[in-house]
Amino acid sequence: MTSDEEPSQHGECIRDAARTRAEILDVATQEFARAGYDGARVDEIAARTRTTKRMIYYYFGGKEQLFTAVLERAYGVIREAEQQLDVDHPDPVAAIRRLAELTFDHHEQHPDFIRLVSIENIHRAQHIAGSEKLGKIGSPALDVIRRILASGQESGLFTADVDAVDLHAMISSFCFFRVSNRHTFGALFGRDLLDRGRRAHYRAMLGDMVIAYLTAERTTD
Amino acid sequence: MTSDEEPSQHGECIRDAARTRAEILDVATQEFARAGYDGARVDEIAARTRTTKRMIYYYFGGKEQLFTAVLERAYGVIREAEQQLDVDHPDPVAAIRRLAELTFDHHEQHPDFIRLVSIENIHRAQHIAGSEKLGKIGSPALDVIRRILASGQESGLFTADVDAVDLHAMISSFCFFRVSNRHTFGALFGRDLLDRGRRAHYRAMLGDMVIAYLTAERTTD
Amino acid sequence: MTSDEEPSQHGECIRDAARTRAEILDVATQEFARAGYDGARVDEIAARTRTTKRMIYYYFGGKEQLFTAVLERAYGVIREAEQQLDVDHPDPVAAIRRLAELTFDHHEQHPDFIRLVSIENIHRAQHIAGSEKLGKIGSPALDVIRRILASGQESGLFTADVDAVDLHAMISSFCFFRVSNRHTFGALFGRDLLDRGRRAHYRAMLGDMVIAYLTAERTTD
Amino acid sequence: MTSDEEPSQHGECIRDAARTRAEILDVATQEFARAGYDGARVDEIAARTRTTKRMIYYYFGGKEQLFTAVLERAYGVIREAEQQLDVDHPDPVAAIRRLAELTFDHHEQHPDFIRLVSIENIHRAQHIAGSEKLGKIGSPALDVIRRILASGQESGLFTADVDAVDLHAMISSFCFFRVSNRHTFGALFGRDLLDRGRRAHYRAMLGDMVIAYLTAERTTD
DNA sequence: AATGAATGAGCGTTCATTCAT
DNA sequence: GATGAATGAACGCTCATTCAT
Repeated sequence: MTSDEEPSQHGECIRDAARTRAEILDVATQEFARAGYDGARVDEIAARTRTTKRMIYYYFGGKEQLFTAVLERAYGVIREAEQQLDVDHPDPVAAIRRLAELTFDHHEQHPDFIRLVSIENIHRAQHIAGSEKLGKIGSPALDVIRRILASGQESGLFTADVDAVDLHAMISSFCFFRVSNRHTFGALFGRDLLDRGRRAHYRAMLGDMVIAYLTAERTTD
Repeated sequence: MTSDEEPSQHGECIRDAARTRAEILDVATQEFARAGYDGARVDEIAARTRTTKRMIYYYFGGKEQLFTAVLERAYGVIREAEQQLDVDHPDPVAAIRRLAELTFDHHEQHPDFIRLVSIENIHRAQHIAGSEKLGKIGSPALDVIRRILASGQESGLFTADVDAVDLHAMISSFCFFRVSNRHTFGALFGRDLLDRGRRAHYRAMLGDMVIAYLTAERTTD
Repeated sequence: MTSDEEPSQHGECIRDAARTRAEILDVATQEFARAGYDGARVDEIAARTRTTKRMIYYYFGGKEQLFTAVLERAYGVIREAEQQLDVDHPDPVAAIRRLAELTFDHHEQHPDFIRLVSIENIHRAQHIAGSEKLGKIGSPALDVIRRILASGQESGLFTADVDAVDLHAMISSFCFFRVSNRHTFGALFGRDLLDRGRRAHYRAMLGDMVIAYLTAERTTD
Repeated sequence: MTSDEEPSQHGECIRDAARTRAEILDVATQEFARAGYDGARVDEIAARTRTTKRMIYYYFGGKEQLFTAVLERAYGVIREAEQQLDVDHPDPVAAIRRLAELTFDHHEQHPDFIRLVSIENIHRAQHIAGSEKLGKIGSPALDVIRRILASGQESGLFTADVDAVDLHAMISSFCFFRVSNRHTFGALFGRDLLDRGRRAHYRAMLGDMVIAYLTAERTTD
């Protein structure tokens, strides 16, 4: 009865609770990413889960809180991945290119996360604002940029006046736009920004852009 | 009945019809931009109009078609503005910087349009895909980029291998991200990308980035 | 087509609308009186109607407004009946006894109205407070009391210091209590206050009480 | 385990059980009186208690039984108070006035009890009917009335044909109505029956009414 | 005796849409 | 061409209760 195959009912329940919670979050992530906050249906999320709609309210409290939980977990996963960032390189130029490339890869690999962030922006980041967890989640990627930037500026390889947050915005904007605006861009200009054949091209383009910017002589003041 | 006080029913109607259509589109644009496609309420749009909900269905057919019409008009306005783009300058470097700056200004001035495009991307550009008008709307801005780029490459000022659509993506991504992701970026990094005090800084940063990229010696491939 | 048997579709609709509204009010009155505000079910009301639940919201807006409408109509019916009060009698004593008896009959004949008033008191008269109609509905019965009282006091038959509103409260309290507290009184004291056999007795008792009070010499000051 | 710090588990439990039961009843009384039977929330009752919702079911069985228990205790308290009634007076007239006044005071002091009784009447006294305790709770007040009435009738001060239960109904109806219908009466006639300034007036009015009735010469039948 | 976790059933309400002239 | 009246379907949510120890 308490063997490995049949663990104590109680243990089962606890493990099941965590598993059920995770399952709901998985399905909810997909559903919110698929249809947006208002387009997502609590019924649909429940239907694709082994539990009932009632359980969603039991575990999360409501649709709004469920979306916040989805966002919290998604950002958590992203930040965890960022913590694995390994861009150590003696040359700041090589290091920053590597960081840009990893950011590029990362966005490409998480289109649903990009969608969730777009959706959250449509809702003016109200869920992030209302979440304690997300307020203090920080950004390991930003720390990495800070380090490389300091090193490059110290050695005189990079122009001195660049700020880490701004550089992060610059890198992110390209990576984010490529995924988030893929559909309208494709429909309007007939070019799929996520086409596999152009992947290396855009990856290099991003690196070139960032390095050119960081190493260029400024003509403006 | 056809006196001055009571103009021809027909003429009135036609003029009224156009005005009513425009009024519905105005309100619908605000409402869709405010709340997203699914978050927008046909009732709310009707309530803020001098007509009834029934008229929305009479003129546009349904919520989906109304959103498409909103998108069509919004893109039309944007393209019209692009047609006014005046970046003529003998120096391609100055011209491209000017284009980037005007694009920057343009995004900043039309946050609702940015929201509509984000919303349309959440819906995988299905309304653009289903619209005849939007399929062939083209992009005057792209033509301008093409011209400047050709001039700059011919004169050897710009590196040869840059494509106009890609450069447009690069410029747009920064301008778009700054507006579209303002809320999450602000909530997460504590920096308002639309802060008036940092406006000139970001505007210059974009120009610097584009020019640095276009004029840099390539170290890769 | 516009004959008496088959009136114009439009006319039908309008008449139907009024009839449907009235039907909903009828059923809702029964259901609210049966189960109280919170115990009543919108679904149940709809089920016992020839229309759907949706129509209740279309016509009334919500459960709360429906209850208010039920109350408004119920009070309207009561006040209309009060307007028919015919207690004209040269003798104020006979007149006041007659008024008390009619009030007695009236309460007995409208147990559902008594229940609705009890329910509204449980809810602290919030629906009456929120209703414009009910605020200025007045009370013809009170006017009648006022008239008789003045006549009786003028002629010296009634003690001078009695107020119409207070006398109305005195008469109402007995009539109301007999119906509203029938169940607990019956369960606790084993006496059914609405027993047909005791009806005349209680009717006379009320009249005796009121007249005794009005004609007694006051020993207290 | 049975030390002073940790008293016998059993003793503790029993004492706690009684205390917990009483606490639940306190809160439930408030909640039922506040919102009615259907309006009351088991969750809300539990939340305002030091125990859990589960305990309510453990101790009482369900919402219905809890309401019955609330009613039983409320009537018990009332009957206990009635047992303290001290209206001994050689003069039956003074005694009955005193009884009326104490009944008046009593109703005024227990508005929540009045509400519970109103609520129970809305539910047709089904909980009283289903309770063994409440079936045989009796009414000390009634006994007092019986005694005074007999004395008054014997001495010829009171008219002979009055029944104790009826007189109790007469007194109660005025006292009960004043509290139970305070809200609708106030909203409709603009007079607060519980206004402190009119308290003495109504208290005297009740006594006058009862005595006038009991001492009047009957003109009917 | 005591309890935390779970839940089926049904709640009041709202949505985009169409009917019928 | 124009419209007020109506509506089916589904929405997010909450209720009193029980399961399983």
